[in-house]
Amino acid sequence: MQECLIRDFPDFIGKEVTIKGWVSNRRSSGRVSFLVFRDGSGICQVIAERDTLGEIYAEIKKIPIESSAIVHGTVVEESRAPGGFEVQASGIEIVQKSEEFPIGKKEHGPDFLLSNRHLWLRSQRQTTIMRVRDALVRHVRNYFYENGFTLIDTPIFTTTCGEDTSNLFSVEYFDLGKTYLSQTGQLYLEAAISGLGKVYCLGPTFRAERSKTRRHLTEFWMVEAEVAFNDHKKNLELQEDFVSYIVQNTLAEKEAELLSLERDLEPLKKVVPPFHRISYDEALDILRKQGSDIQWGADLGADDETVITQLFDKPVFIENYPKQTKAFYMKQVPDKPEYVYCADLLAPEGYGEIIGGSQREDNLDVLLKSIRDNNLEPERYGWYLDLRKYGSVPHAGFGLGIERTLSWICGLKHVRETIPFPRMIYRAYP
RNA sequence: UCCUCGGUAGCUCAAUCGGCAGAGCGGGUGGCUGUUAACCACUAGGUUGGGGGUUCAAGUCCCUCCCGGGGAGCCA
Repeated sequence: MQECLIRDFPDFIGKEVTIKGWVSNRRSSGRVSFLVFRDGSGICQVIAERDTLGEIYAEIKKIPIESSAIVHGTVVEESRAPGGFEVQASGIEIVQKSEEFPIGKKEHGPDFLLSNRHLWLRSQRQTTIMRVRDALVRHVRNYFYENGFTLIDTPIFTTTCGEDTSNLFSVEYFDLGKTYLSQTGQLYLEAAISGLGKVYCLGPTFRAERSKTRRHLTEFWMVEAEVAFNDHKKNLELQEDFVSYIVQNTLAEKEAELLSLERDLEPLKKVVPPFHRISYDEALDILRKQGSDIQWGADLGADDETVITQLFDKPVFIENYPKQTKAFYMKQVPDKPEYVYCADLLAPEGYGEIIGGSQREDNLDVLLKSIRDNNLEPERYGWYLDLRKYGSVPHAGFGLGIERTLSWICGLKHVRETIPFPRMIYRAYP
């Protein structure tokens, strides 16, 4: 009798095996019980018969859902069974008889599920999403590996910040006073390009925004890339190549999982270069023709983005925003200094912004002025300003939100299901 | 921070004009040899989020606080 995984059942048809896992569901009849059994690799059906199992059958017949058990039996192909296979049990050992499991067979509300996230994470839908997440992150890393990037892990505790201080979580740091949880690794990546040329980071990012929407978490994972000598145009080309790669590879690897999430795959198949590009000014024209009274200089709102994404069937870049709406480090367009070389990438089907990127200001004096104009303290940016003193070069980069991208790929309504333990404004438990 | 919706059994929800607080799932007991959110019978289970008020009478109306969902702003 050989221990094996449910995933490998095709190689064990007709053989005696041992599987270890949990009872996802149970249906009992008089002398036969059907257990839906999960072992972390897949699901199958276990047939437990009174005449075969003897004394323990009385307990198996009433075994609570989510009890853990070790099952010995013969693997049989069975189209009616969940997973396509069943195990005719010759013996079952109960590892632990579960207490009444809070999450039942009926639907539950978000409050209850989020409070029980540690248990919800076992459900088939949630494990499916986690498997797609695993694939997505792996393809992200593969892309950068295959394209000559070096991974640079940027710090979580920081004293310099990329945007403005209002969105930072602060932490007491020994005798040094306040440090902040990182809201971007970009500034550190900019330091790394001078030694490594093409770099990326992938890690948690923290934003103390009091946002309560399906697109926001206070702790999320972001992948950021930075490339020396890339200008704005090359930056966009890199982004569309990257996004197409991760979408197509994840789709190819996890097609069955996405279908089980009831994702329509056709829109994803269209995600190939080139993506649409429109300028901020063109976006304003489009919005005004639709009746908006948006003024030049205002950032695009969520409704505005929705209007624009509905015009396109694949991701769309909105580039060259007014300088006043964007972060201090973005490079001004030489002959139009009121604009900066930047772009947001909006995902289709109403998913909205998944990337923010820009060419960075590489001139020391211009950058210093921009820091002052944004009411930031130049003293805090000493090391960052150094980068413009010692062999400064044109460079550009971007950051992509893993959860927003995964939410789009899976076709989910909310990013909270895309991360194992979501952190939101009113939730830091479990 | 603002707007909006909600809080009734362990869970999901119902309760008409203010008039006996209910169902399904889950739990318990029993039945059933192929189930598919299995099914059938019986059964237990309630400070209707907290506090205050109006009323003969409040889950329902009013005030207030707490908790959560969705959205705005901001962002990935």
